[in-house]
Amino acid sequence: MAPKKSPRPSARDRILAAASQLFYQEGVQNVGIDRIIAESGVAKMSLYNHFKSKDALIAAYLQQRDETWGKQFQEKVEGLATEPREQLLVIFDVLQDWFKEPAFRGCAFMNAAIELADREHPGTQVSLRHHQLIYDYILDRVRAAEFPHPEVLAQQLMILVDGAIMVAFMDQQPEAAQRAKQAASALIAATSISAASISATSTTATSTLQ
Amino acid sequence: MAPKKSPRPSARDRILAAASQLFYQEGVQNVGIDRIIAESGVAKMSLYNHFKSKDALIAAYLQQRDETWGKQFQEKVEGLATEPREQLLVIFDVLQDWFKEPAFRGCAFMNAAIELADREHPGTQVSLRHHQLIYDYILDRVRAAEFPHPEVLAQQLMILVDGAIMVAFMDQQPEAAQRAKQAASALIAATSISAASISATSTTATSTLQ
DNA sequence: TTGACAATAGACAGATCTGTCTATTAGTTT
DNA sequence: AAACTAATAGACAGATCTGTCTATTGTCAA
Repeated sequence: MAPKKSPRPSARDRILAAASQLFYQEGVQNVGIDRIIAESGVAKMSLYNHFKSKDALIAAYLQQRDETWGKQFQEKVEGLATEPREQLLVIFDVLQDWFKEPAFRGCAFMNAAIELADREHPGTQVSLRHHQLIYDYILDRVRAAEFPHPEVLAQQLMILVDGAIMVAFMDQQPEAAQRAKQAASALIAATSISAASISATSTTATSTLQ
Repeated sequence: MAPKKSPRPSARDRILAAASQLFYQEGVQNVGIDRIIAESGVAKMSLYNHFKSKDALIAAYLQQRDETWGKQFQEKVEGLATEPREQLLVIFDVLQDWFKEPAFRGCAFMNAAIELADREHPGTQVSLRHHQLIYDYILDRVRAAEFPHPEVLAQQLMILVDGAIMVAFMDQQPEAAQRAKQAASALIAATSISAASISATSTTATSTLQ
């Protein structure tokens, strides 16, 4: 389907490439169709022949990013560690590499969900699904590592991932990844040692304080 | 300065109230000036007499929210706990109450920073400063509780706060606050027991895996 | 009462944005 | 060569948005 020898990518691919660049860098609401056709060197009608509206293009951009970004992320993690327990930790090393990129501007999916401000928007739907997929990926590894209460630990790690992204973005602090990794390490250690007692303690503290 | 007995707030206050509502609920870029003047029942010229541009209004909205929201948050935390160590934990209880509000739509400051996509925008500047203030608040308490490596723990707690907000928003899951609280509890416990060894362990793991 | 000032309604200009239409050109297949 | 398809440039309509201008009304103090 994709052209193999053509020196120039298809119109559709060029549109998606330009949209991906601009939408991520400046936000889906801050980039107009005209910018995208100028950047991709494509006629406006070509864009509207491939995507029926800007909203559809936004959804396609996120869909494509979900696939390529998710696959790359997974490959990097699995290239750094084989054991599920280690994989959960190297996630944060992969994150840090990402945070260090000059073009890093937070999570494209969170950004889109916030910008679109409409849970029914197709772009938001893709973003929410992506968020779930990341959670599933973490949960799979927590289960494989046979930690007790896998959902609890997976949710905590998910919070660390999202939090690291936001801190790295807001404070321009790639080291947030290492802070999150240390925290993840401590959580995993605490869970391994005595999940029941830790959980009980914090639950008690919770109800007491609330 | 603010009218005390007048049944109707001043034009400026009504503008800020309407802007606050709409900007937070739908995003600063998705709400036009016309919506705000309609909602506040104010003439367009009144708005531009009080704020020299929409960007200035956005900055004022965030500035005002920084003050009122920050103060309320602080009061709630301090109403629930007096000891710094406890205060660090009840932060997450206060967060959960917030997450449960039907109008909850994430952090107004992160949202604005993402939407504006320009670190030089006055609204972004207010947002970044707000983020720093929250960090300082946490750091103060970590220091007061005399934990070792206060910056490390404070950054980790900050990551948990931001992460809880994003997970609560994306997955519409107010319970993220309790997951984060449990994690905070475990981190604090780990730090108290043996900060040096934990830190050394995770650092070793890090360099090994990287 | 009069004068100063603030607020009002609404028209308006100018910019920008999405999406459509048209007429033309290039490339591929039969 | 002919026919079909895909892409092009760019004008255009229609909507929306920010910010300005004007002419009028209300309010309060001197």
